[in-house]
Amino acid sequence: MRPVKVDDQQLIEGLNQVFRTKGYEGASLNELAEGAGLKKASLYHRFPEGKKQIGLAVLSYSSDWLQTNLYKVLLDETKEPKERLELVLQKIGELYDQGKETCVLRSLSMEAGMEIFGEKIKSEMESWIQHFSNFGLEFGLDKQTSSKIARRGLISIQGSLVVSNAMSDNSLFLETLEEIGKYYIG
Amino acid sequence: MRPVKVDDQQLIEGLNQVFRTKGYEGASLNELAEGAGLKKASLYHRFPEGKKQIGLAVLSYSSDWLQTNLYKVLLDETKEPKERLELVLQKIGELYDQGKETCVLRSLSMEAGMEIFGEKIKSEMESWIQHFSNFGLEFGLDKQTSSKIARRGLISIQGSLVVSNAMSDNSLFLETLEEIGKYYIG
DNA sequence: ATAATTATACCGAACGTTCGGTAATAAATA
DNA sequence: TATTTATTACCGAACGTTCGGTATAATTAT
Repeated sequence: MRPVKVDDQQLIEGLNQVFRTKGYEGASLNELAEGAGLKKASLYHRFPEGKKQIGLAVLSYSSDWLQTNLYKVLLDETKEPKERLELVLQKIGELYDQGKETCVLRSLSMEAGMEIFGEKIKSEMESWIQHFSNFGLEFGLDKQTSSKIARRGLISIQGSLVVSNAMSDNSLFLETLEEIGKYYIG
Repeated sequence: MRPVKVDDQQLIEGLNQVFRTKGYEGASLNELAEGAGLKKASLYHRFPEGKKQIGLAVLSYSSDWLQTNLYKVLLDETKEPKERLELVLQKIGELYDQGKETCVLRSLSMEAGMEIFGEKIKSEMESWIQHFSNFGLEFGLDKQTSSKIARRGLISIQGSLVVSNAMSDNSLFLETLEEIGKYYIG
């Protein structure tokens, strides 16, 4: 059997990069192929059902990434809550390249993407809020406060990405990350 | 001279509605025409330079709206700061239909729109921050604090719109508006 | 009549998608 | 070991459709 030119992870990460900078409709198959390091027709070999399937695969990969790099760490009882929080904040910084990149959930929630991926994106955000909300309890926060801080955290990250990106100033994102740390610690 | 079928304001508002739900590339000229209540060729009569000009007109209209409904109110010294803030928060609620609508600045800052409108969008956000920053001084805030709160306000509004929209739950936006009020008053 | 506005029909280019065929490897055969 | 066979990955070219954009004719109001 012939070996693949680009392995699955490289493939998805390349596609993810195109989707999050161009959006769903903004990303053409040619651009996606170029980002993936394959030709357009080859993309259809890897994703026989086409563009929607590619979008779903990227979302699924994103979901796994969050699970592994954020939620699992938040739940890791072998570490102190404070350490877990710092690790997670660092990972969030990496996820968005310190604010220079956008969130693929947001990119795919525009245009036709909302109809196709709307439910998945919604449940991803619910999951984010739920995990951070549970985590807040470990800092002694009451349920209601923890839930509010979790929602506010997601909102401020998404917002700071919008504004940082639009203003080409990632200091806004970095400030926001710091403030989220203070919600729990300070 | 023959009267127009749709006046300029209706025209722009219809176009604005299409752009902010579909994004720049996601909005086809046929959809824009339908949203405007005209046929495609008639749109080209009103905007001879095409889609970019339509986008720029929508942005320009947005800019005027912010000037009239937010910034001018913030500067209205015939009213107490607190009253101005409440009026402005109410107008922001209307602008985004209580969180059920997205921000056209954000919609147009994706995809190819970033290259075309990037500078305009950036200066719009700078203007927003600057006006709120100046306004904060009237609440006795020092320059640095006022600037930070202004940035945080824009971020949390944009973020809450992203999350409210994605989760079909505008209570997140409404909560955010209330919290912004508390930044200054409480 | 004439000027302005709208509508119809149309265009080249780009879109997502499909297909015929080639390249590259592992397994099977000699 | 050398050669064939099977299987999968890849790609150039073309598909029908839709895109942004443009003529040109029809309609409307002075």
